Amino acid sequence: MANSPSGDSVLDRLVRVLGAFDGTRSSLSIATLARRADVPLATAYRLAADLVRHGLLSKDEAGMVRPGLRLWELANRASPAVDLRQAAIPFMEDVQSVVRQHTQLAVLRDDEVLVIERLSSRGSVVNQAQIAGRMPVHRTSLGMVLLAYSPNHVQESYLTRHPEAVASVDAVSFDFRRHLAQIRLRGYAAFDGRVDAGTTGIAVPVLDLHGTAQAALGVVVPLGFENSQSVVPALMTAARGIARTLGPAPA
Amino acid sequence: MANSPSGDSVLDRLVRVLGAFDGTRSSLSIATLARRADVPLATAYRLAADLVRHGLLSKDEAGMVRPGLRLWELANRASPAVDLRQAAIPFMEDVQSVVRQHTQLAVLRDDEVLVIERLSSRGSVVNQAQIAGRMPVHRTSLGMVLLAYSPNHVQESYLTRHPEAVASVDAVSFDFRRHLAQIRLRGYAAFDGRVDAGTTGIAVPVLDLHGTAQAALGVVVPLGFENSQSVVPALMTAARGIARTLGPAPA
DNA sequence: GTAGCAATTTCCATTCAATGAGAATGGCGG
DNA sequence: CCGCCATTCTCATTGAATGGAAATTGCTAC
Repeated sequence: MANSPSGDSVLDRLVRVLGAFDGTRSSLSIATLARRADVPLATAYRLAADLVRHGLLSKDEAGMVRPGLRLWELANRASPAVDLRQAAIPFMEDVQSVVRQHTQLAVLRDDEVLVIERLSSRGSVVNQAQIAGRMPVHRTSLGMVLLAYSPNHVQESYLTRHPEAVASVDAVSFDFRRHLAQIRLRGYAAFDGRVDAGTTGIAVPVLDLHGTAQAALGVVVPLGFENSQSVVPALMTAARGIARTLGPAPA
Repeated sequence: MANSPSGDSVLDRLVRVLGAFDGTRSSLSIATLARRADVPLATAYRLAADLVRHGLLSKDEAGMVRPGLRLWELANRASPAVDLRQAAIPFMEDVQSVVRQHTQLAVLRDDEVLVIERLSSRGSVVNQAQIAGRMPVHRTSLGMVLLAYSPNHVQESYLTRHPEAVASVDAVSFDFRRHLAQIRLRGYAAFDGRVDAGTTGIAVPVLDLHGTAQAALGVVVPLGFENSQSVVPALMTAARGIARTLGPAPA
């Protein structure tokens, strides 16, 4: 069986199918899904039916389909993200109580920033990040700290894969690598409105024993938010707390 | 191919494998996994390797395996739970600011209570619930409101499948169905220490247009917490707010 | 040191479940 | 009435997944 002239296995497809939900469109028709995941139509229907049977996908009255509750449950029961989240939340709340703006926790994944957790205050500035959402590395303070505190080979391979990053540095730091060095020197990264205009992102690394960033903790504040004096220390304290909590888990 | 003398497909196994992570043991050896998921050993190793390749599972240095980050990402990008969570969080924060104890949001799933979101205050009473965790229906206030505001056939089928529930009612409400009726009459459920000793759970339903519970919102307070006067109204206001936000989504 | 046990990996002949092109059916809008 | 698209069904084909067993590695205890 598994006549796979197409060359991909059930799992390949499963991942592509689930990956077709990109956060913008939360539910799709199966035909659309087939197109986006590049799965033969008939196969998509069969696969979708199976997935629904298992609860990994759910189908509403209109036949639209979306990731199912069971999938969410399985993924949230245990996973690196859950551990991180649990360790970080109390400290994020501390930051939150000082800064009163979006507080975010993220990791590096596939050359992108993956947001793990996010606390939003009512009345915070607008910011498009969302949990499980991704953001570009070299346009966010979270991404830059993560990169700055990554092993050298990670930095280099990122640069070779993303030459456009080098062009992104501002006038002051004329060299991207020097920019990263500056971040390491200061211990934090601050960026103005590269993703959302009118906002500044400030982020610090959550370091492991090797001095490598396991995650990044950051806030998004309105431009010209002058309390930076209190923000950075608050972030650093929280980051250390998170690192300590994760503690006995080496990289 | 797909020689399935065992009678289950890749998906059956996938679900069983992921389901083997029950929250207690967050990582398992593959051999253990094979036993728990009832998958032939050789097959388990092959499947696990494939899953790791796709990021649905991650493997640490010691060979222990656990749900992967990619799985978490896919599941959290879009799913009923995410929508609910997003709609509910602001209102849960309101409750939180009044009650200052664990605030939880849950839905009914497979005759159990599935916790979707949970805000914990520092210093809250101990409570074993956790996000994506499950709890018994008839021993929790969340479960009881969910059941009380479920369509009749759901209640009945629950009772036939769980005769032990009937025996669980306290001396006052000698009849389980009457107990449910009382909850509907009052509009909320309150339970003393049936799960965690020394605590009381109070929960209200988040109703849709049909008057069916889409979710339940509840708090866990120390026994003898006398502010019930403020707790129930706060919960009810929040629940209405959540229902309104979910609004245009019929059942 | 080595016996004993469990976890892990590799091998391989077997086989049938999954495949996907296409035809058939169902709805909706113009 | 007629396209157009989504969905469901049919069916002959086949190679990918299967799992029993054996080989290998890694521990712990004696």
